[in-house]
Amino acid sequence: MVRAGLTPERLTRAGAELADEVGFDQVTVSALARRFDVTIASLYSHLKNSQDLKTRIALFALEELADRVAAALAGRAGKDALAAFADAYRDYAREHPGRYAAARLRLDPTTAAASAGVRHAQMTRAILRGYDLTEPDQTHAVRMLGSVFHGYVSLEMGGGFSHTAVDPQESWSWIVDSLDVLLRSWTTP
Amino acid sequence: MVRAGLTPERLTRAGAELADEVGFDQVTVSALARRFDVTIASLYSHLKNSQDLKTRIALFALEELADRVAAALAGRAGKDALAAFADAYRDYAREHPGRYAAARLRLDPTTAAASAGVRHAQMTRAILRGYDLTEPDQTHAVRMLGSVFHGYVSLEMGGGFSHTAVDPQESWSWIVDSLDVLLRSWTTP
DNA sequence: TCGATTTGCCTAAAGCCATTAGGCAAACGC
DNA sequence: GCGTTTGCCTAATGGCTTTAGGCAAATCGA
Repeated sequence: MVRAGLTPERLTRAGAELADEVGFDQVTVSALARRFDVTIASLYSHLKNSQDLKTRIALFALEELADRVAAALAGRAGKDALAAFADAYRDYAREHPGRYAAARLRLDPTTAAASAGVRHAQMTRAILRGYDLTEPDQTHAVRMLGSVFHGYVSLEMGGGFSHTAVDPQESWSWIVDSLDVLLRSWTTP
Repeated sequence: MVRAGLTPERLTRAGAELADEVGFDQVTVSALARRFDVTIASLYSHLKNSQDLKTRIALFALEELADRVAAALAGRAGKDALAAFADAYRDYAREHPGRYAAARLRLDPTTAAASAGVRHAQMTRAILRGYDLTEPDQTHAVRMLGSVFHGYVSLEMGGGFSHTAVDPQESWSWIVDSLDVLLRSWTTP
């Protein structure tokens, strides 16, 4: 019998694709085995268990999203950077809903500290350099930006905005504009 | 054998408690049966299936949260109402993390339209009466408030704010203040 | 190039969860 | 008190996870 050529990396990538197709919480060792046309047990040579698979997908998604955001931020500052960050974030979630959900998986502190989540935090703070806030306002602002972006994307993906005719893209632009105004108001007291 | 006295209502309530203890996605027909000391199959006389149980818990949580928010809003307006709404929301999530997660379950449109989710939307709009915005700004603002509140609570519950020493309560107040300023700035152009 | 070792994938089996079918006994209605 | 309804049970199927143990393919050393 020909070998399938499984590796943790290929499994993770395929798991990410599967997540986008069927939802992150439908990602299962069984479904992944089916996709590679091997038996379930075969995957256990490459993955510790189901949780391990999910964690790998989460780390992969965090990395990919951080790369995108970094690319979007390159050469931008101020409101430009804010909008680029916001769009990179939202676009990723819409293109890859399963991976986005994966990126929100709760990681244990050690894993989280070694993940691309750290880069996300750094980049958020980098945006705020355009508004020179001092601590603890900067931390408050980081939390607010994270809340708005995650919250919006999460509600939008969950269908929470389908009840009104207003174009979600317009709301998104309105919100980004508002955040810019707000941060600038905090800059100049 | 003595009957356990199961009803959909008791099962729903117990399911909500279970959710708070072990997490909403750990709520299972089996676990609930164990809690009532009956066999698993017994529950199927009262619940269509596992999804039905989860939906009932979600509707229950939405109702309970809407009641709390309504009580918090009574007799308040403007920034006062905004802060009361925000706190009611966050406090509920912290007291009842499982129920809060349940309230975020995606419901099919018909169910959603008949749920307390409608009241949530109305109450959010009611708060904005204190800032007289016109459409489509009002819708944008509704979406923004929903995003910030849900996003913050979601990140806080997920441990996303544990890496910094800044008190989450302070960030929360800062954010609510900021939202008030922002909404007022949109009121007077 | 061939034998030994490593490695990859398989079969088998146990446990937990969801769901359905069919049965007996408790509660209720007259 | 008797019949009907209703509640909970036993039994069985199928899916997902995980572990143990085995055979064959790939790789490496002589």
